[in-house]
Amino acid sequence: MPANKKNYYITTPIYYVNDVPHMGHAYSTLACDVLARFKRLDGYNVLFATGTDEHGMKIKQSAEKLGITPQALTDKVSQNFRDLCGAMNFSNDDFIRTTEERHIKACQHLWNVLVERGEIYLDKYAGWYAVRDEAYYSEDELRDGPNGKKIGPSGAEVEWMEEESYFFRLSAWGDKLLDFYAAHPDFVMPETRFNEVKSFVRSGLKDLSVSRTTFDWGVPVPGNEKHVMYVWIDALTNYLTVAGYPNDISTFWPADLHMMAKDILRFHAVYWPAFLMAAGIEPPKRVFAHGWWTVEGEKMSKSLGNVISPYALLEKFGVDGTRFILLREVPFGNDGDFSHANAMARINSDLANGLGNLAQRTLSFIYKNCEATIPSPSDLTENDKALLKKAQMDMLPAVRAELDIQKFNKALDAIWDVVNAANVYIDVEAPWSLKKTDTVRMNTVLYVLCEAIRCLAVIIQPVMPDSASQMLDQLKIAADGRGFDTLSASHAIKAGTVIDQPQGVFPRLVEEKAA
RNA sequence: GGCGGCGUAGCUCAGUGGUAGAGCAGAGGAAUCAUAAUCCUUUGGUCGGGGGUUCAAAUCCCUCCGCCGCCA
Repeated sequence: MPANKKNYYITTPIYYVNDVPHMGHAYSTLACDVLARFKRLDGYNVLFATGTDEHGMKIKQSAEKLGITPQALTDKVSQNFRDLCGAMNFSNDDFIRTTEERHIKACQHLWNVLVERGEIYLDKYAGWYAVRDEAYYSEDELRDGPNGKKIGPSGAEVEWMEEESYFFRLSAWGDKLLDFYAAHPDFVMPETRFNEVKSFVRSGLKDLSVSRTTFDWGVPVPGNEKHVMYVWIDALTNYLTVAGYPNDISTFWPADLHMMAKDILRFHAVYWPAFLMAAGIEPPKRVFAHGWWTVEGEKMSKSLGNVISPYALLEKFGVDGTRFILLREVPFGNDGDFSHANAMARINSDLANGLGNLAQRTLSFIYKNCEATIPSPSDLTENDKALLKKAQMDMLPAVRAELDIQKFNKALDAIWDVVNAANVYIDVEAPWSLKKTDTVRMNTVLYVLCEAIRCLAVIIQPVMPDSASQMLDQLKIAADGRGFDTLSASHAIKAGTVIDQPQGVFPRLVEEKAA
């Protein structure tokens, strides 16, 4: 790796393998993929990791029910998540599984460091436990049952349980966390989530149980094999494992961005930086908690039967269409509602009618009227220069600024400003009229349009890699000349380039007839 | 119960003291290169209700209603 290259490390959560991949998994990873692709094109050395969380009681029980080993189960289910990466065209550089040897080593090393520093101690975990729910409840959640026994909120009987457990001294880290938050005002985004995190920490932290003796499908605690690590240390440490821990991690650590849905924010924004600071490791630069999707105005749930599989979206909208609609409209961080009608409208309006038609009307005109050759420009008018400036100079900084704060919808707004400007330009300049009156001017207009389309195709690569590639192929742009460094006049498209008969890149979607 | 957020055009949202905005949808027109796509113009809002501060409030304060989040 060249020493002068900037590094960028971005992660998805590791997904629990007791589930099939759904739209939410695809969404988290997609957001990371777009950022990873953007940074690569923008000259960064990128490490983009995703993976699966494969330990725990539930996996063990599921495997028993199926009569297979936990390892066999996780091998199978983990593959579903790797398949999704292929189907969604994700460009992850690594796929971490918590059952891998490298991860077990990393966890045990981190554990030992925490023990040496006095941050982990052995004690008893005691509380009211409901066997049926596999959960502990606090005193004030309990009701008195009919036979004198206590009953948890779910109605399950609880009993007093004491279990030996290792604890992490989280209670000692509250003030240091608050200091860290104050010093890093962008550590958690969106801001409203950061407020929740701070408020949670301010309310006081209790030490955290970090081991279990009730099951053995996990990372063994070094020196006390009765215990396996409980979820937090095991799962979160994957981010260090991928960076090379316990070997030198300085290339990619601290991570630039941990991406996740809002339900697991606390673990990433409170426990994780506490573990890291306790171990003498710098916390990540940012954790981002995105929202959830509803469907046609309703929460996704198995009982409603409205859970959307990513594969259903891919079938209807294609890979790039799916990637586009998930990021185009909803402010990232907010919950979003997915509606079929809205998705159709967006794809047809922005992709088919907007960008797709712009490319098609331009290239088709050149193919028919200019002997399929991108014509040479003559003197540029103010109007020409204005469009070129937008596409070559202004667009990238605007998009970069938005993506640096994970505003995907705003970044796409900035790109579509240029799409719209190009459609205004073609109508104002009207090359089809110039064909009869001034072919020199017509050639200039067509050239300027080709260059604008080139810039647009280059910059949509992170969001719609295949479609962008098709457009760039049609413009005969070499595969190694598509980085963001080419967004400048010095890399402008070459006049004289002979093109093939153009094909529409974004076909218009037609509503299927009601079945 | 405590803390926080939201409520603006039919829909999705921007707008934090100075003449209410954008995109989509609707209406009218232009153009005919293109995937019946594009471009221009335009209809549409007592800015959740009420009260207050101010020369001036979507914006600041109080209160009520509704929705949501975090915590207990």
